[in-house]
Amino acid sequence: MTDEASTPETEVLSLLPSRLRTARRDKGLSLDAVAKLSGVSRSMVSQIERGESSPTIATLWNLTRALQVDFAGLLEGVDEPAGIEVLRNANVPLIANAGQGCSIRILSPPEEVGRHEVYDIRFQDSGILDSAPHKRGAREHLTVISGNVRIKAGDKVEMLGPGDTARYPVDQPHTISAEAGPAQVFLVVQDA
Amino acid sequence: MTDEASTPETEVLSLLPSRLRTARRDKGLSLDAVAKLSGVSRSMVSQIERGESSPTIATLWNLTRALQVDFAGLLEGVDEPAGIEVLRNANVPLIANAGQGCSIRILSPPEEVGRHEVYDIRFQDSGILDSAPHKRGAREHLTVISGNVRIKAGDKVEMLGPGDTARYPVDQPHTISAEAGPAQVFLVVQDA
DNA sequence: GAGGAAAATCCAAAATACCGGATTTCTGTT
DNA sequence: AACAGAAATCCGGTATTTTGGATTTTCCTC
Repeated sequence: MTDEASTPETEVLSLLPSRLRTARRDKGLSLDAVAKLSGVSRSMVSQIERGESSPTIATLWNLTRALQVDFAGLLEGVDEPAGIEVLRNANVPLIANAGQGCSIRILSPPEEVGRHEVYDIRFQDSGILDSAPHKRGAREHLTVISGNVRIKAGDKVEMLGPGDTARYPVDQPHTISAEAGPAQVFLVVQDA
Repeated sequence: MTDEASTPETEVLSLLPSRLRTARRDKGLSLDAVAKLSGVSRSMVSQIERGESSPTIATLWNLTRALQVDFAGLLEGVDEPAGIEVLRNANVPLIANAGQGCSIRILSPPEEVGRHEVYDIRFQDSGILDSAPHKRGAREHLTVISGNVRIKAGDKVEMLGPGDTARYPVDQPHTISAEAGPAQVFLVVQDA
């Protein structure tokens, strides 16, 4: 798959992989199960769900049959929820065991994975979060709420204090760490 | 493209080619023009429109942008018109200069081209309509309204009188002609 | 009908989707 | 921790899509 620039127009396409994966998981099906149901191989289903290959409409059609999702609807843009969506503090999903001395709160809905992910990250003193490279074109937008933070992206390093914001490409290894005392940051990951 | 049997489920897919071609022609665009607009090669557009290849969704997406058609809508089944559709006699599109001594009235809507075309054909005495082979699997269903008609499909020949009906494959050259005096026939072309 | 320009199709090379088995990752159990 | 079983990813080879240019067809104009 040629890695197309993600202009606003192509956003529907880049949304498709996560939608398929979500649909499958919601039904509690394994890749293997879907493969048998649809006649599409495990590997293909996996690649498609990871956005590593652009299926032919014939293949996609077979998948929609197996997953019992609406073909037309799959390609439609997200319909913004009508009213105000509220995610209460107490209900925020939490990743406790990422990195060392840090906990990650997931603020964006599963549908948005891969497009626009929002996290609230809390570091203990000297807490550190190491991340593997995401796919080319992905960027992170980070704002410090409190504390002092050190950002390392590739071979570049920056120090940030409260209120500071950094944006950087993450198609390379990158690290966020609290420097003197605990810290809290807001992180937006684009096009991961 | 693996030639999938056209079970009811796959019919949406087989509808896509003609829809694309119709959309392009309605805009008065050439293959070349669409190619330049969409970034998809002439050849590909041609193959897709003829149903000879199953495009990837990326390719199809680019085409829909160029043709300004709704991606989602393209794959949806035809929604049967709500009430009763009436096509008045006076408004029936006419092909006057096909064959010799015959005129063709087109009774089916443009959307249906390639699936299910209906014609009312009038022959003068000794009128004749010669047709090139359609694609494999295509069949014609012909009923004689009045007069006497001679059908030739490949190397088979049949004579039909008023009320007679013939069905025959048309993936081969075929000819319809009026034998003694004028004639009128009803013709349904399937999967052309 | 002959000639010429535009449009559609054909063709061989390149890129990419697709498959099935091997490998790795994940998850829960002793 | 180590293991077992399941699930997902990786990796070859094959089939299909995709492309750019050559060829054929269509359709005007003279």
